[in-house]
Amino acid sequence: MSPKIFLPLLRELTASYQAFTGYGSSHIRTMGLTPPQFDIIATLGNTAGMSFKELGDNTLITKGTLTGVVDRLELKGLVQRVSNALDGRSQIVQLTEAGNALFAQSFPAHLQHIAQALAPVSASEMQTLTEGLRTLRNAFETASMEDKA
Amino acid sequence: MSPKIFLPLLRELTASYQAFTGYGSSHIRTMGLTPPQFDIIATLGNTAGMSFKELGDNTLITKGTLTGVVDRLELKGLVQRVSNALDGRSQIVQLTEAGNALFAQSFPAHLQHIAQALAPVSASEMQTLTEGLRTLRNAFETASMEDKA
DNA sequence: TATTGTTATACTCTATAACTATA
DNA sequence: TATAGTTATAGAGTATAACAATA
Repeated sequence: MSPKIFLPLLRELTASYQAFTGYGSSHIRTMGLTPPQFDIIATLGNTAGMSFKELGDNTLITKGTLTGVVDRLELKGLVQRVSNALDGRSQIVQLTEAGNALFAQSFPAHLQHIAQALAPVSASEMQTLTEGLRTLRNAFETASMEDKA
Repeated sequence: MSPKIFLPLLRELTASYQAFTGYGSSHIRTMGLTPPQFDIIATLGNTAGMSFKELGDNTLITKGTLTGVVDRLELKGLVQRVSNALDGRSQIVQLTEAGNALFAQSFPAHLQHIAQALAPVSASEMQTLTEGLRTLRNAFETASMEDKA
């Protein structure tokens, strides 16, 4: 496989991801959150909470970092730790009432903000793109596993 | 545009970008560089150097941060600052001999590492994907400009 | 012994704004 | 006045490893 073909792909992958996060993050900061913090709020929204382990798996934030991010969200009163009855080692992180209110108010607004940007892109184009990205992700994930093995 | 269609797209965009950076960054760290540092080395490779302004535009690192990143690369002896004869305010950043050697050795190796991961993906699939990503990026960039205006 | 989450260390990046020197 | 780069500040994320409690 020639770099002449995959370099433009990787450049576009990076550029479009950065365009997306750049567009989204200025909106996120108006809520007083950092992108990783919003990521956690969005992940916990509409759930009964989850352990640090699950939260880390869903957000790709490693456990050492996650403790700090959750600490800061707890200081803001948006999440709380409750002990896990099923496993004494484990803590469940869940949204507080204030966290739920923020989620309920900000998440739809965030989706609306994104929908506005994506209005010019057709649904079928998006579906094709989603499938292509899935193929790409699988290729990298498979190769990562082989690297470690 | 319904979130039911674009949420999976954004999830895949994020996941595939993270799969790519995760795959690449472990390789980058074996060279003793951070991803932003490698980004700069790769950007300066095969050029006669460029100003902080141009370097920032090409890497999306803001100027305040860029000073620090370049400082650390300069400490490692990989880049150097030279004054710009055409503009007394401006500094040119260019690879040193050691930086060029690192680039010449690491960049092809990095491409090779990526080519290996992408072997299962066909060239035509990549081209389709590249075009779709370009459409997506344009949508976000256009919307960002409208936000600011 | 393995796993969950915390703590500690040391570094790196980030946003932001004030500052200097040139233009 | 505007621009290029530096400096300063304060905060946040990162990798990594050692640790306590529990499984």
